[in-house]
Amino acid sequence: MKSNKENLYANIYEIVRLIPEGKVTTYGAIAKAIGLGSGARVVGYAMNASHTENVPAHRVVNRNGQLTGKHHFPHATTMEDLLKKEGVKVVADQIVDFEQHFWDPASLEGEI
DNA sequence: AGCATGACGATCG
DNA sequence: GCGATCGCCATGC
Repeated sequence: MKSNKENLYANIYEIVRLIPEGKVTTYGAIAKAIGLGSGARVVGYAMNASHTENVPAHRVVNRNGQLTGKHHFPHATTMEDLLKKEGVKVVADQIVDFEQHFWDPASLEGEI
């Protein structure tokens, strides 16, 4: 495996796309899943570029369960609206029972 | 080639 | 417990 940066972003997009409805994950978890380990910022940067892809970036939050990237959506309420629509309760830009809705991408790192 | 920035995370004070 | 700082990796100028 070389430094396939495209593959890197592709991995991120693929993992985010595989997030089940009503589930969420963190930037750090994705970063670790793709091998960056501590490249959570890179994941966030990838999300910023993911607007061109059909990626449910609204299911990705920071490790506190806060909707830190809500301002990057078409509407500031788009993110929490989509999450609520999928069954995830959001209060004060924060996911309720975050660990209950948390989904670990490592669960299918062997299925990709 | 070096500096600055970012949808983060962890540690230090 | 909270605020500030450093580290991490990739991108832009």
